[in-house]
Order: sequence, then C-alpha cells, then structure tokens
Amino acid sequence: MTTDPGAPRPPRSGPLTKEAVLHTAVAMADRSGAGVPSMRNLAERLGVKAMALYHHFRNRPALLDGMVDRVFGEIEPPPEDAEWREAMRRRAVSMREALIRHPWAIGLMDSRTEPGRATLRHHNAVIGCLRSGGFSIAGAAHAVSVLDGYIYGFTLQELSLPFETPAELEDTADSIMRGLPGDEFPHLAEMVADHVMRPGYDYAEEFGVGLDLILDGLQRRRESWR
Amino acid sequence: MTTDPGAPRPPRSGPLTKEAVLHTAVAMADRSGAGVPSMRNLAERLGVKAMALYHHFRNRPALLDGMVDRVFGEIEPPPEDAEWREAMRRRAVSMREALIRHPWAIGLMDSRTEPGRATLRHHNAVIGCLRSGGFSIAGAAHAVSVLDGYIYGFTLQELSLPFETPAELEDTADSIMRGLPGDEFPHLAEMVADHVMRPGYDYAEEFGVGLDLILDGLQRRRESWR
DNA sequence: TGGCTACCTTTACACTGTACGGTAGCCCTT
DNA sequence: AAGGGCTACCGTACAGTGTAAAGGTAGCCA
Repeated sequence: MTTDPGAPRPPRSGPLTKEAVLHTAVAMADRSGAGVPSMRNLAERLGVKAMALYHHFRNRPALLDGMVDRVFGEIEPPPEDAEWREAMRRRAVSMREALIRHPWAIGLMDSRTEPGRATLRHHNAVIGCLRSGGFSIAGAAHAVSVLDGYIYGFTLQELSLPFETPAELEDTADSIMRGLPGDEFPHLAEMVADHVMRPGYDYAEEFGVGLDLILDGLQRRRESWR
Repeated sequence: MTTDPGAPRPPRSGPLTKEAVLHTAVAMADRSGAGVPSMRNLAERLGVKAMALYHHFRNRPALLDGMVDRVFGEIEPPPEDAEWREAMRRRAVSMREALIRHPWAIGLMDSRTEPGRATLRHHNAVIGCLRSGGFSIAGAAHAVSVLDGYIYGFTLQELSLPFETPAELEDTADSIMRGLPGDEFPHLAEMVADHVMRPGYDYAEEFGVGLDLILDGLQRRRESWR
C-alpha cells in the first residue's frame, strides 16, 4: 500500500494553487509520521500527476521551503509593544508547539535556503519586540541567537526521543540499560534510575526550566549589551 | 558522474569490518557535502557490492547509528574531577566543532534510535562531572538539557546558513534584503544593515556569548536545584 | 482564425534501499 | 575423509524516488 492514509482523491474545482499544494503537503506530512510525502504521493492526493507540481514549484526543495514557511506562519509572533520577557516566553512556547505539531519541519531546517515571507515577518516581530524592550541591536542579536538555538535544539532532542508517553519512556529506558554492564556508566544509570524513571517524570517540563534560565540571563545582560 | 570523488577502490586485505565501513562512510560524508553516501556508492568505494554491507549492518539506519556514534566518540569528554564550569565549556566547544566537522550528523539526530557506546560513555562522563561539581541529580538533568539543547540548536542554525565566510554572508544578506519592500520588515533590515553587515562580524562568536549566559545561569542555580 | 499561455500528462532516465537466493571457502565434528 | 554448517560476499530483481524533455489541450486575446 503506497497511499494508504486518507481519502483517495478529492475532485478539485479549478486549477491547483501553490497554497493548496502546500496545505495538502503539510497535512500529509503531519499524519503518517513518515515525513514529507513524495512528489508522486502528494500529486495523487491532489488528483493530479507528479509533474503537475513542477508548474507551481521549481523543484522539491522549493516545495519544502514553502512548507517550512507555513510552519513559521503558525508561530504566534510577539506583539511589538508587549513586555519583552513575557512575550519571548510565549513565543518560545508557541514555537516549540508548532515544531511538535509538525515534527518533519525541524529536520528540514538544515537544508532550507531561502527564508519565506512568514519567516521574515516572524523574525522581524521578534527583533522589534526586543528592541522596544530596551535591547540594543547587538543585544537583540545575542538574544535571538540563544533563544532560537535553545528552542530548536531542545525540540530536536525531544522529537528524537523514541517514546512519547512516560510509560513508553520507562520501557525504553530500561531496555537500553539492560544489556549494559551496569557499572560501566554509573552516573547515567543513576540518573535513569533515580530521576527519569521516577513516577510522574515528564521531559517536556524541562523546556520551561531552561527557558527561564535563559530569560533570566537575558534580563541580567540587557543593559550591558550596548 | 556517480562516483566522482576520490579513489576508485583500494584493494582490501581480508574481509570488511564494521569499523572499516564506518570509517569510510564518515570520510565520504565529510567530503562531497552531499550527505551520507548511498549504499551502492559506499560499497563501491570499499571494493565491494552493495549487498555485502548488509552482512555487517542490519539495514541503513543501523549504519547511520554507527556513524553518529563515531561522531560522539570524537567529542572530548569532561574529566570527571575537573572544575565543572570550565569542563562544560570545553565540552560544548568540542561538541560544536565535531558537529561542524561532520555537518551531516546533526540532521541524522532526529531519526536515531539506539544510542551507541561512545554516546553513552560521553553522557555518562558529562553527568559525572556535573555531579562531582555539586549538582544534584535533578540539577544535572536540567543542566544537560539546556546545554545540549543549546549546542545542537545553535549548530543546527549555523550549519543551515547558506554561507561560510563573512564575505559570502554579505552577499547573501543583501540578496535577500533586495526585493523586499524594505519598510515591511524594518527591524530585520536594521539588524542586517547595522549589525550583520558590519565589517568583521562573525556569527561563530555568538556561540560563546550564549554559552556563557547559560553557564552563568547554571552556576547561579546549582545550589537551589535540589 | 491564429497564436499564446497556463496547466497537466506521458514517457523516460538514473538512482535509491533491500528482499531473496546463490556460491566459494573455511572450520568442526564424526 | 566426508559431510555439515558458518561466514562473507555476489547477482538479480522490485518497487520506489526526483525530474528532464516533450507533448497535449483548453481558454483567452488579437
């Protein structure tokens, strides 16, 4: 079965549009967990042959660019006049949520080339909020760099974990730990046993811990970053 | 040209080993910038047919796991009894360097499943250093989470930049800025003009800025993270 | 009427991972 | 010495990929 999930083909009205293609591509990537669909599968879902897509996108990377830009469009941008710290926190949370909603997106980051309009708009809003919160240009650049780095990196790690519920975590953790000499990696073993497998542990909570640490640091340095 | 770069095939002595395959795979991925080689290309370089590789690796993902583990093996682990802050700084720098030396590795992170021995050894050393530096188990978990998140995320962003030298940066930046209304993204435009394109700007320096911010935060919280 | 354009299809090519089955040489046991 | 099993490799084949090249068709404008 090559095109299992979902409706075989909705009869379209009128010609395809870039936006319609991107919408369907994102929807397909979100289900199926198998990442971005192939050109043929995407086309079939749209009731069209693969080569038709090349009339709307120069090539596959161009389509991926468009998909990533759509994800950026979903991130709640900070209002320009908002208090910077709270605004940055909300933006970080919103960004992580978007990346988790579209787990295929973060793996595409490292091959994207041209930022789309939603992406530019987003970055512009972030910088604007920091600037009006009292950050210098250099300071805002530093802030964006740490924050975005942390958000991407944390989420990348989170998505690469081979489990989703705490119960699965427990299974995975001791299936990894089993088969190890046990005293070869004592610190790791201790952390898994006493911390990770503690009932109620939820890795997602870690996000806020690191985020607040970074926001504190930004607040403390804001003045001195001239 | 399908197998352009490098020697056609070195005559091997004796049978292939896992390690030899991984060594060649990493070397090929490092050159060529085109990411991990295909099974056929890798096999050809080893003087062997593609299917021979499946006698040493269950499938392609297993080979990728091995490659990632080799990258972890290159990261300088912190000595257990070292002063934690300096040790963490060195480890972060070493990790970023390894990821930049092997730019294909970070894109593989989100699909890896079983951590290899070098990976486990590395994490064990990091946790051990933090623990003997006075971090509680929970504190060490927090520290690892922020630090690794930042390192991955920063490097991911850095690698996705479509330039390498400051000169290329300048070209890219204003080729993006050109064609925009200019007053649509004023804050972004300002930052590019006044900061990024300032002579001597080097994005790589940002790494240390964020890293020190995080290390400060960790130092400040170490005691209270019980 | 003729031509131009936008949109889509057909065909083809080079490439991918890998399932399945075979073969040549070695070692161990009877 | 004969047989059996094991390791290491090869050949073939299949279903899938992105996309270049070329062709078709419908609608619009001169």
